[in-house]
Amino acid sequence: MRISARADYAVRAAVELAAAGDEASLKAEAIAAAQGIPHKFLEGILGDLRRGGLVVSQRGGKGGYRLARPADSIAIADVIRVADGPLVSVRGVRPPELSYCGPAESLLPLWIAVRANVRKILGEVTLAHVAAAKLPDEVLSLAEDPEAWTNP
Amino acid sequence: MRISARADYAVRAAVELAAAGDEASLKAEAIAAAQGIPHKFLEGILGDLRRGGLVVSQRGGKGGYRLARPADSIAIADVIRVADGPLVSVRGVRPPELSYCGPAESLLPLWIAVRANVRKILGEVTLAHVAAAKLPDEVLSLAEDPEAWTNP
DNA sequence: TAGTATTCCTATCGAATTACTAGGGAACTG
DNA sequence: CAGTTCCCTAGTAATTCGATAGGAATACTA
Repeated sequence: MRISARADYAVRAAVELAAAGDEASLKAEAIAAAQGIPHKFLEGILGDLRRGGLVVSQRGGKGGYRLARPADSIAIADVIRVADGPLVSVRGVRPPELSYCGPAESLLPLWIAVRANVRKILGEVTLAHVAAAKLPDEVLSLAEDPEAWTNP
Repeated sequence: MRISARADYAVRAAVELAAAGDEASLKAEAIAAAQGIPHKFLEGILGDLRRGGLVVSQRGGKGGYRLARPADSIAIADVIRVADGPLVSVRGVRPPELSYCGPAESLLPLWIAVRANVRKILGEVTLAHVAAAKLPDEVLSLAEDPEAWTNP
């Protein structure tokens, strides 16, 4: 269960924009330097965010990128979907489109349950939450369990 | 957030073995046909499960694969880890090994919370649960919500 | 108003990983 | 020994990650 580089970079760039304020604009190169992201790769990702309507861009000497909506109205899940496709997929297809046969039939509701649990977190947490380092209590209590940090 | 073909195939093969009974053995070709998995690809996956100690194999005319432990002692998470590496990874590395800087710092506890929520499901559900089509109540109640089946 | 610097935007290329295929060698059964 | 089955190595197509080069649009300056 893997979160791609695209998704991680997209979220970090969006958080950086959120931290700069809803009306400030940042240059791609500045975001890349602040977060250690390959800057030409980041430009492609920012293009996806623009086509997805999450950011607006401006060319020229005083150009850059800024959020298209307030940071507390953009969920992490929104950013991932625009930059990287479906939030959770099995073999590249969304869980409801899967078909299992024989004794594996119960895998379908299992993946649905996993997706629901992921959505519950990534659909609730917004860019504003992360940028202000104030995650919702429900999420914090999950992350505070020491067992959640052990490796396997 | 993507579940690879390896992981999906590995779980389906293990479930098929669980459904056959703890002491019965199945041939790779039979599992491949039952689940529609490319059989040479499946052989590589079964090799990983064997090296990981989850199944035992036998060559020759009456050979095949069978589970190395009772089906109710093998969690779905165990199968995925052996066949496909860490249960959840960001850019190929496990969440505790990530390092974020600046306003993105709260992403680390966020991924930890996501992983904890995924573990809670895949670490609790066993091959026996899936093979018998009797998922734990906690999981079923997540999957029964009609909203969990809608697409974005 | 012309020129220049800055920035976004597109297209292409190589390395690495994923998904899958092919063929032959090793071990077990009857 | 002969037939079956697992087991190992190598090789191919597609995707992802990341780098590079140049073109198009905008803003500042003289």
